[in-house]
Amino acid sequence: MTEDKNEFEYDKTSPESIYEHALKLTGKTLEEAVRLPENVVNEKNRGDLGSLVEKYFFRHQPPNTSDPDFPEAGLELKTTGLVKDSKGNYKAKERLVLTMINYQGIVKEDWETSSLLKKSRLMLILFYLFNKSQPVHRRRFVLKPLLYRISTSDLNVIKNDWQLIRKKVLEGRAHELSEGDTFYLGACRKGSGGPNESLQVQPFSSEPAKTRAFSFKQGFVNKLLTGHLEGEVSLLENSNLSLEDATLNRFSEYLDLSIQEVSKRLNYFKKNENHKGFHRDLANRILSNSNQSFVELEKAGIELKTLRVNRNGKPRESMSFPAFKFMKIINEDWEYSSFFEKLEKKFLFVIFQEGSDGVERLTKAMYWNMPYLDRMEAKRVWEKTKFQCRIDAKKLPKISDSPVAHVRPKARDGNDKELTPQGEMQLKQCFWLNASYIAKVIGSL
DNA sequence: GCATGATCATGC
DNA sequence: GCATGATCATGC
Repeated sequence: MTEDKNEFEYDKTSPESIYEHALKLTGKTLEEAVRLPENVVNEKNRGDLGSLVEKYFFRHQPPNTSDPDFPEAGLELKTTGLVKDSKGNYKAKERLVLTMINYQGIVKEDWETSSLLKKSRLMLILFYLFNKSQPVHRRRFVLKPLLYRISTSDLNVIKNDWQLIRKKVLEGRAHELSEGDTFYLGACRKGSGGPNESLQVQPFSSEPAKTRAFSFKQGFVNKLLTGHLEGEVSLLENSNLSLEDATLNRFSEYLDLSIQEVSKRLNYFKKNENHKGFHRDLANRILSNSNQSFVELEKAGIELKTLRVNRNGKPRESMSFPAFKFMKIINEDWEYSSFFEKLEKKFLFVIFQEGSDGVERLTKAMYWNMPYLDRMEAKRVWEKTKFQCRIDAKKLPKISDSPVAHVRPKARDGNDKELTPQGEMQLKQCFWLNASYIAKVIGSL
């Protein structure tokens, strides 16, 4: 913990110099890298590591404006938490919040001069290992910092996302914003929820809107991380196509081909008669020519779903989601539930339909995200489920109880059970989107 | 034909 | 071993 004067000298106008300085944090905690005042050391600081790093490691006071933290270098400093997955690999703990969305301001901006672009064009991202029980100054910067300039292809996606968010505000629909609206750039909730929820006025509607911030979605941060760790290869790197066009284009070559023809073209065949993931495997292979999902889809947190549709236009099955735990859901809030998280995502539906000749063909690939009112209906079903779990977990919402969603078993076998609040073991259950609802969504009826 | 209950196949 | 996406089986 030496405090050599020279050690803290760097050029605030030069991104490279700031980066070089940040390198000295690698492998250390803030507490190990600089001498912190007693009051900071003793605090159980759970809050803002970024501010502490700026103040004590960079000895820098960021401007209190919409400019980036280092205005002359045009560089924004970010710290973000990592956790380890089951295999011990690092992944982003959460989305990376960039800057608040100013509903009054954004409608007057255009992309090129937007405060978001000004702030996030060039970023220095410091990754630390998250540990709930440690105060932030004892969390370790386990990787080298990432000096990140948004690539052209990513920039196109982000620009489209930004414009979509702006458009909603222009339409007086800021209260309907959802993270699922967009691919890389999310409009995430910010500030308190619940009864003291923080709300904002919006310019083109009297409806109060939730306070939101621009953020890089978790999936996108993960891909930055992966790229940082091993060097990324992107299919969009030299393309101006939007993400949607790029993925849909891949499907266009296969549209109206029979399953057998698709299978033959991909040189990938059904493993056996009961190969349940076959359609999904085909879709993944169309996207990537391997069984890895298309890198941009992961970045955007897109939910790939394959649908098989009867000759009369009805999906053969309702759409299942991960199982929930009876004991957990009774204490959860809708906006923190996994069903909510899923429904906020953008979906890519890959649709196989049986023709009047009895042949199943790949007929359509489409993006979708769930409309606001339908999400409210899903919320109702979820709340009902939570309520029922508390009093009688045997009586959960059926398909006839809602046009949108229902609850049904989802288990490995008859022994795959979970404890209910009534003290009984009951077959695991999950939420489903009704087949009839999906039919409407994909316009097959 | 559909609701409901139950389970399968795969990949990690 | 288990979560996940997907499908099967039955009965009305």
